[in-house]
Amino acid sequence: MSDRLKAAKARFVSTWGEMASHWGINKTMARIHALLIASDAALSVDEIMATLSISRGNASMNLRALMDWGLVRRVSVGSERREYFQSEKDVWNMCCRIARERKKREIEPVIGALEECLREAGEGQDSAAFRRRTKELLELVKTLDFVLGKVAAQEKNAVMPRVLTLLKAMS
Amino acid sequence: MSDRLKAAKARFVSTWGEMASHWGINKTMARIHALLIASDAALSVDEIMATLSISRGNASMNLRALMDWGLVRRVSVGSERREYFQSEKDVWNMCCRIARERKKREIEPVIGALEECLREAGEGQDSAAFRRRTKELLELVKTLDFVLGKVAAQEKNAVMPRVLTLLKAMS
DNA sequence: TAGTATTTTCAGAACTTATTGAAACAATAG
DNA sequence: CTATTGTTTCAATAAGTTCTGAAAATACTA
Repeated sequence: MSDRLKAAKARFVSTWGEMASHWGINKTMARIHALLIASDAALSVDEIMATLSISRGNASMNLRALMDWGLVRRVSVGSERREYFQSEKDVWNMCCRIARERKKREIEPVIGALEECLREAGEGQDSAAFRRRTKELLELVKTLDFVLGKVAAQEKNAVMPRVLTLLKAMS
Repeated sequence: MSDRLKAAKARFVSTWGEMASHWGINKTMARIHALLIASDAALSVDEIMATLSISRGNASMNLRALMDWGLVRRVSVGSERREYFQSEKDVWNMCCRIARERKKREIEPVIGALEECLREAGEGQDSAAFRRRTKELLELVKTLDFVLGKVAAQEKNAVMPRVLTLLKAMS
């Protein structure tokens, strides 16, 4: 691989890691993901460890997390005992997996908690303003939930690209 | 204020803080924001400190950050010397401010970095696959940038609610 | 079965980020 | 001007998170 390409891939990996840490995602997890996206072939744990200078334990834990997110899968290469990893390469599928997980892990619990707030606040006059604002916020979060749901289902029904086309046309 | 309402507001504040920390936002900043959203009246720094059990410095820094995000503003109450704070109460405006800031701070720099990756990778045959995937990812990030731009501009043109209506109709 | 290769786990270390508290600063009133 | 009230800043430190490395577990081979 040329030095230029190596440098470009290194920049890619570090950009992805930097971005992820602004969005509440472990930087190393994102760097591994980026490395696998940038790599044509599947990589072994040892290659990942060497390229990113991380320990075996760290690599193992973050690969597990990436598999839990559905972004990376294990593959066997030939008759080798060792396991290799490769990323989902289609960016839309990637996006939809992320949407599905974040919806499930982070949006749905908030909807539940806000509904509990409303229940807890009761019916009294003194809580009217609070209830109104909580309801508005709940609506907003439900909208986000709805949109993420659409993105998550995108593998099947491809509604999102159509909506985006429309949105662009409305500019 | 009734105990029920107090409990409901406390749950609201802690839910918002919890959610924020999953999205790369300082938990205390989110708790202050939630407290101001939940409160009918503007609050003084001392009230915020007391309610959330945080130090003056912490409160001051996070209020400053909230003002930088355009989510909270300073208000004067009567002839008092002390300053009070209140949040933007309209959830759509709130949403659009957040979209604007995150676009500017976190999406635009990534677009620049990915374009730099493409430049750095050069034209050679060996980087063809990497360039193709980087371009796809860049497209995706640009789409997100575009959508956030639409949300950010929403105060003026209200395109988003129409798109959402449409999206719901497509279900 | 024992032996070897590989992966996972987890307690403690290293690192990162958030918070405190006190000093410096600003604004106002007497 | 000086005292008073309130705000901001920032070095020190606390809290939280991630990472390491070695031990335990697992999987395969012969």
